[in-house]
Amino acid sequence: MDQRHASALKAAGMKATPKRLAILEMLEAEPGYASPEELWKRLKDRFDRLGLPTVYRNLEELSQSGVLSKVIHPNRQLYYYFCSNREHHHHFVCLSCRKVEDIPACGIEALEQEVSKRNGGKVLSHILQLNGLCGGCADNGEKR
Amino acid sequence: MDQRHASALKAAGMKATPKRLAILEMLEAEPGYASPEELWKRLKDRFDRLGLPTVYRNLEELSQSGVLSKVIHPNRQLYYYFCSNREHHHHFVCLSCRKVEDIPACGIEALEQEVSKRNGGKVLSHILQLNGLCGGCADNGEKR
DNA sequence: CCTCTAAATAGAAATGAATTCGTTTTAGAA
DNA sequence: TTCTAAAACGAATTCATTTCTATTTAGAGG
Repeated sequence: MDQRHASALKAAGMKATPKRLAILEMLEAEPGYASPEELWKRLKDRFDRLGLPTVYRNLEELSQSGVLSKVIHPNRQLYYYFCSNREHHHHFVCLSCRKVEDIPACGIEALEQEVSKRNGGKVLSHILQLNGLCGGCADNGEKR
Repeated sequence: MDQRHASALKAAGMKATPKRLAILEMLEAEPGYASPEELWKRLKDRFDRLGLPTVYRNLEELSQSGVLSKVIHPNRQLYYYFCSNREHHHHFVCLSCRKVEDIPACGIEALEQEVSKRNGGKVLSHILQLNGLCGGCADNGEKR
């Protein structure tokens, strides 16, 4: 059992169940983002019983807790990835091979302040994501 | 018939059908973003026959052409809004009353260049959206 | 003003990702 | 070890969105 993941779960106020640990392990080993169904298909071998709803539920809870991140994908399906960078930052996601690269936080926090001040509203969250093709995929024009 | 919208459609290489014009009119009159089904329900009165798929199809085509914009909503349903600002910019969307406010473009273009240069990939698009509560909604704590 | 054709629409049916729900199992505190 | 709230099961369901084939129509070119 991976103590790092168990601690992360405990810190998030979640029980460290074998299935949650397996989800985290699998996603950490993943080079990019993955869909709930893909993860489920692979994890099924390791448990005699594992429901797809369990995978959905845990991925969502884990992303709520900040242990995982969610991709905003043009096809509007759910994808998650494991990102160990605990600083506030953003991502460049490859639409072809699914690789995820960190982008250091730019001036969004300042922008939030600005918007709040000027319009009187309250910014609850922001989305900043660059979509494209990573170096490798851009070269050989691959698409999936 | 609204000549502005007819021209916009022509410029986008799309036929100026009555239904497309009605969709644009209705969305322009809207104070915020709206869902395909909401628009359909209201537009049905003005046409003896109007299919929901037609509304979906047109909203998607219009947003592809840049005539309309799409909201990235946490509930993952589709919402569109009419934005006459033709400059490149971003939005603050209220999750409560659905108002949309413009945000002048920040340094994202520079960030795209940076990412391309450093990682060798190609940025095809970016998402920047601030989610929150507008002035009015933040005040009275309304939610919907 | 007609004609004609590619584009647009109808509308029923299908899709399928995501979720619900009542029951059973289990992690972990006491 | 006991006990309970949390987690998981999994079949069934939901419902927003899309597909498909037949029909209609906008608008270019006579």
